[in-house]
Amino acid sequence: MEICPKCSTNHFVIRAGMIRGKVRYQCKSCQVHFTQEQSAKPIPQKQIHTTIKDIANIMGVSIATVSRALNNKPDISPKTREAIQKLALELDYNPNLFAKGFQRGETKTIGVVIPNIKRPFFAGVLSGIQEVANERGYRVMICQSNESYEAEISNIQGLLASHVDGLLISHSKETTRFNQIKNLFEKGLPMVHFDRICTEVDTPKIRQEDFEGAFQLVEHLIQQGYQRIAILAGPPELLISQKRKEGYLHALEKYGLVIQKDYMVHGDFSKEFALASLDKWLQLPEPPDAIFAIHYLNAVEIIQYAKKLGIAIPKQLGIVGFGDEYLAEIVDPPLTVFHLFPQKVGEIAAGLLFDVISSKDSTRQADVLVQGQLIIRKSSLKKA
Amino acid sequence: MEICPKCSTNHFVIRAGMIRGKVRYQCKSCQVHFTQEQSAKPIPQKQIHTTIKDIANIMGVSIATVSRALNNKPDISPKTREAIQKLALELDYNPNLFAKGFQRGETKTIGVVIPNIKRPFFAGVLSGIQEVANERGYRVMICQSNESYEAEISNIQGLLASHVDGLLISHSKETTRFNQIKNLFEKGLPMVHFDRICTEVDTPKIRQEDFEGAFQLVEHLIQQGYQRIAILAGPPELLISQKRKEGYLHALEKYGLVIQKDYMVHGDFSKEFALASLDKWLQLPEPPDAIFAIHYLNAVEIIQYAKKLGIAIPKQLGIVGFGDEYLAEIVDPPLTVFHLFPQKVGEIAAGLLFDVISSKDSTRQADVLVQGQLIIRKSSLKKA
DNA sequence: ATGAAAGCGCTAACAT
DNA sequence: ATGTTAGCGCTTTCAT
Repeated sequence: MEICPKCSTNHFVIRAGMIRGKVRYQCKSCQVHFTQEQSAKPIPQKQIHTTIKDIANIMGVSIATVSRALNNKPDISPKTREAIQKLALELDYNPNLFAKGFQRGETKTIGVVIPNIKRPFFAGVLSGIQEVANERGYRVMICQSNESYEAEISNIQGLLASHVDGLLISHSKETTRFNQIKNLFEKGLPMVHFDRICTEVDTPKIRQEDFEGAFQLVEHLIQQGYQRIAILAGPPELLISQKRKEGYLHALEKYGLVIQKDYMVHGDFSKEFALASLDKWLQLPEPPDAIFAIHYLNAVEIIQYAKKLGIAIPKQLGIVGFGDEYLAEIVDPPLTVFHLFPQKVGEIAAGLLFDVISSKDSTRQADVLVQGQLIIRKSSLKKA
Repeated sequence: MEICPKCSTNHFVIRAGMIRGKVRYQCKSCQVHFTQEQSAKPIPQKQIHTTIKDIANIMGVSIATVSRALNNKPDISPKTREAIQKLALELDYNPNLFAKGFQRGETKTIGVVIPNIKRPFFAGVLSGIQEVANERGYRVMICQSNESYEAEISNIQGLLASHVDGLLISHSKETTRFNQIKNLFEKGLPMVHFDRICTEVDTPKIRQEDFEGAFQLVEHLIQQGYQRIAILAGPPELLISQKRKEGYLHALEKYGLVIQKDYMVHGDFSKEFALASLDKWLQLPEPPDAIFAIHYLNAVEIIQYAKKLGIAIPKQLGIVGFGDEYLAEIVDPPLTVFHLFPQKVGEIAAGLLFDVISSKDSTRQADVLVQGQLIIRKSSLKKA
């Protein structure tokens, strides 16, 4: 409380309303009214963040009152509320969200772990996640594993230390052990898997039509009259790799084509491996007449390389891939693909995570299949 | 302190060491020794985060001691330190970084505002930022403005509410007013601009060789014998647009070519505008014989469209672009570009921001030019 | 060597 | 309608 200018003590001073933005005081002993000069409580200049305490000091009210005013609580007089809100605006006060969440033990932040931001698929997913998170008032913290198990572990650890309210994960291709994840899941950390999911934990999962898409691509090749269809798959541990291969096999079986071991290779998605595979295939007594690359980039690389070797696409060799990018349209001939919808994957994943977070039921299961779409382009049109 | 099982009071109870992981007590009055049964202090099961308080309770020491042990402070006995660290490991304790930074008013988090994650350039920048931030023990919060001024403002506001320790910004193309930024800068918020920089504030800036690259591209065209070179520029407000145009003009002047207004258009980087521009140019009495698109995507679009129109590239029409992506290699003919190094831009921007943050001198200036590289491909080789 | 207590910004239960 | 206070996890004096 302020000091009375007459008796020089604050013993009997009480607040007596506000006048022209200043707080008015009265000394009960001297009966003197006075206002606080602004020089005594200067608005701090070189300070990035205004706090409710600053506001409380300036206004001469308690921090609780300021808190109430700024949160539009009912039990506060409209005048005080407005005055406080006006001042807050002037000082461009914005609340410290972490302090706010501190009590409830939440940070309004979610963590995302992905292999690589630069891959268009993941960039699309991130975009979807961001959008939903923004709507819900959450912030997003992104980490890249760069396909390293170790980095993934330490990323998750870091996000945990940041006390994220939940985790969205797409595992690295190295990841085969899931103790950390399992542990966190059992402790009740909200968590959702997408794309590179983990079957060892009962988290909600967002998968894509890996099996279905592969089936449709290969079926399309068969219907175009291709007979000897090869598959360029990814690391065999990777679930999407398995699923896409299963779709491939299922199509061959359904149409009674021979399944030939020579036509199936597992690589690491690298360009070198893709080109080497094509070389190997061409040396077979009966080379394949079509190639299904489970990664669109490999498909594009193979198109370029085949052209260089003088192979006619699609007449001599049909090529299809998984995952659509602008690149697939541009390459010559344009690439037939099974189009995924990364943005959608991100939106759904984030939505599901927020469901888990708000339901407090981390054991909720879900298995969402995001539909893709077969886009037929010239690279596979043998008949045309 | 625990209650003595004999006299049922805790008045005379003192801690008397530890035995088999349990804390041993002694009642000074009854001379009774007893240990705390684990049922009384259960290790909390369904709890995501262990706190130092948990550890303190289990060990029967004060939280201050635990804090000291975990932070390797000197004034603590080695035995206690080790015992605490061992327990912390078992409970996989990890500190609440926000609580930690709370006092110092820092969050070990930086904010990034970019137009769009999905653009390969920005994805590359982010990757660079992440890498440097990780090294320094910082986390990164990313926001997309989607080229909207309003979204940018509210993104920055949100990052501020998260109390980020610094900001990395590349403005939206809409952004022409910078009061918010200026205000924050004056308050001392560490801040660095990159790519879409802002000249109204004296922040450190990372620019790329916009002028130089444009000059080199156009010079290359001229040396190849092209005479009537058009430019497809971006929004005129955008600084990079201006700089690249200046580079273009400078090259024309240096080689004594006529500067023709009809050959210079400003668009919005959209495909529609790019194609419409080509149409317009082709209807001129003297159409250009080369096009410099300041955005590589537009260059690619023009190549595709020109081919469709039966125009021979590079013989009839040379095309060059700015910014390199895999796409530029793949398109037919491959595109001559001035290659930027987005990852490098990100690394430098983040490094500079951390310099500002640690120096506490937010007024430090810097103007870094990240070098690019001219990559000559077939789309501009008239002579070949 | 260890404990007690204050404080960072904010909310909420409890007073008045 | 408004003030007082405790407490979220942690660090850091200041005692002991």
